[in-house]
Amino acid sequence: MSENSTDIISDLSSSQKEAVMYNDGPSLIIAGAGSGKTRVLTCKIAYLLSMGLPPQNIIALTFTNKAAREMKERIANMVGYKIANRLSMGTFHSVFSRILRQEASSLNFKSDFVIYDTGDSKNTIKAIVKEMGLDEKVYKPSIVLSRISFAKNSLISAPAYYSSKLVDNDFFAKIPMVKDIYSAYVAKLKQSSALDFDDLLYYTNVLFRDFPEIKEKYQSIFQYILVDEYQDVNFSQHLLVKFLAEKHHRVCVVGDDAQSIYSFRGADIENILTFQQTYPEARVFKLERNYRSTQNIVGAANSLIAKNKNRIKKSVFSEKEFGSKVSVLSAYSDIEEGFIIANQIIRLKERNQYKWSDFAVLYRTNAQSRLIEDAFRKNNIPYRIYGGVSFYQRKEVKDVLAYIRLSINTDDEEAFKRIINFPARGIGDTTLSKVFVTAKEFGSSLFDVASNPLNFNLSVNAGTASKLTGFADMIQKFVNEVHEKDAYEAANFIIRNSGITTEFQQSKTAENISSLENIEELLSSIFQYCEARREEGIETPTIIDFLSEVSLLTDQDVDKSAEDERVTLMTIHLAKGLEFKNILIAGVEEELLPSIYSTENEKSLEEERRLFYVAITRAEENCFVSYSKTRFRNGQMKYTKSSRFIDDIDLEYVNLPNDFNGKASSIFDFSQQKPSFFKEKSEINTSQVLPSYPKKLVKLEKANTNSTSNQVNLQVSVGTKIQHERFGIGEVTALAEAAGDMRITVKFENAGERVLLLKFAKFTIVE
DNA sequence: TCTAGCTCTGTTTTT
DNA sequence: CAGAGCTAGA
Repeated sequence: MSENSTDIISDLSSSQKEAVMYNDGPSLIIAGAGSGKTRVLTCKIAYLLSMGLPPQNIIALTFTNKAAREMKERIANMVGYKIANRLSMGTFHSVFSRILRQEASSLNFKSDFVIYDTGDSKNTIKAIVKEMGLDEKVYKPSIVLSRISFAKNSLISAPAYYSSKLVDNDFFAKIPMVKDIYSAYVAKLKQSSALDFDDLLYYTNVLFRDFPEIKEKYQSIFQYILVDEYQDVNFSQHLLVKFLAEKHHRVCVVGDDAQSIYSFRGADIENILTFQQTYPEARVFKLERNYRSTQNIVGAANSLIAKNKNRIKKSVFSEKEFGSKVSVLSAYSDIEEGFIIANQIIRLKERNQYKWSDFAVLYRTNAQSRLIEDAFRKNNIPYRIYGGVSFYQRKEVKDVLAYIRLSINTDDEEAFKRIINFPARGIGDTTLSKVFVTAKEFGSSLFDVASNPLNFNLSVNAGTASKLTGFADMIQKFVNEVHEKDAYEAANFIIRNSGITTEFQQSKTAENISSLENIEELLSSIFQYCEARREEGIETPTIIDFLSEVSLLTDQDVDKSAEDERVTLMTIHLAKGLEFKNILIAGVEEELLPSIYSTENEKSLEEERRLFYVAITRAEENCFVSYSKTRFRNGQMKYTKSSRFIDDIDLEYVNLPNDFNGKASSIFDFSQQKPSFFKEKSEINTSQVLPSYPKKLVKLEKANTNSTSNQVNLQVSVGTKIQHERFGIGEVTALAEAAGDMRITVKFENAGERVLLLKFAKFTIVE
């Protein structure tokens, strides 16, 4: 499989080649939308390998697990899995969390610290605010957390916060106590042996700053550093890259300032704009040819982004055909908008023989998806929603994970609070607050108090005390499992013995069934995790390892079958990095895109414009932009206006509807306009417009589409050909009994040999 | 201690 | 409109 360096670069354009081959010093690759950025990155890594750099000396940092996985996959195709698996490749958060676990003792951490997600962090803050007797309406967890997060990403510690200018900001915002909440929050996380997302970066910075010998160790391991999506790094991440590159300066960052859309998470476009100041000897490469989209789409996007002042000048161009203009569609109501989008998709699909999966509908806010879903269901359009309530955010999944978390780390207060009385054990608020007070008084964990209420003089009656110890004893049993068994067995034990499944089995409501299925799905993913680790030579992958990874996963990372024939629905943010033949952007209205919160200052307005730019540039062939004249918001119908961003697009690239009410309409020659729009509307059966589906259906969608293959299990034998949801076509090569289930070995055409648990594996029999 | 039903309120994007 | 928080009653 190994290729030599000339093979690797033979298919690249000359500017891509240049960027790939320059590796003597720092480089900045400005990669326009659709310019083959990932290709350059993967080829560069393969090229470095072919020049003799060992894989373990290369580190590649991305923002999503998905991006990392895809890149690894592509590199594996060039150099083989053995080598690709030894690359240090992953998100900032995952790579640095691994380093922190490794070096935990230096920082006085336990190496099996838990990672708090945003929800855990908010709950912690909420509890602190309550405890401090502050007004919960003024000190809202989301606001306080974003302040703390900003501080951490700027590397301002809790003590340093008191003398920073952030205190003044808080004072003017009438939330002067944030500084004290920050201190209490840090203490609370310490007490819980927990790190939040920002801590993973923050403490790695502390580690490199305070322990030069550790820094040097990693500097010499990571001899070449690559960073994807550099426009999205925050100060903390920027500094980490700088630390690692300090010695050898062999760092290559790739990004597009025009696609910076994560400033709300601390991303600072300045980091890419000033890269050359950080590394004066840096070489800059620009990839300006767009291989993805038609000339009209590129033209429309260019004319839009040209309205932004703060950007690196570049001229993205396409040499594909002109294609169709960007079409603007207007609707009278948000409900109708959904139907117009549905109709547009149906028509285009029939006319051009597209597949459902050639379409994606993008929107600014998750809430917009509902009406589009309604329209899709009425028109029998299969779809898949990404984002929204993510799998790992579902209550039952979080509950199970909380049991696992507490079993790994009994200090974890958020996990404790979550499950102490779920399923109900008669331990209510009264008892719980007594436990809180006592724990605080003794400086012990909640779990310690619950384990031995009498020793702590907890003022509860004997019945309550035995309820507490009953819970603690159960967890103690889990603790043993967690350290002795592999991840799947431990998780299975915990799930069966925690009472969670019994709780959901009590009544067979649709919700309970869905919950049970999600728990099974989680268990299945734990099993698959074990198998993947075994392939890498780890004999007993523990649940501790699993948890450390799963905490950093998001819904995008839940494997979905690639060849799935469905329309994609997602937010524009989620769509970054993806491409579809046809893109439909919904709700392109004032106060939605740009959002109502971003119209006040130029900086955030420019970010919203970049967001629209990202949306348009996802399209390969056709791009539709829709807006509605009225929209339900907060339960009230509001009149809305088309977005100013539509006006930003040059008229030569766009088709506006006859009734367009934006600025452009006044200078637009209506005689040029095709009367296409009214035809569409007449196709809509208005009697169907009102959505009448029960709301629950939305939530159950996932459960209903799960293709559990239990019915066909009995027919599987050696030689059976199957079509797996993720791995594609494969042939069964072996069967074996395994803990009340069958374990099958399957040789896949494209995914190698894999062991699957029959109960969980999602496949259909081909022959 | 639990739950059903009421009122209130707030609205973005997510590693 | 939907989710959170609160209250009354079981």
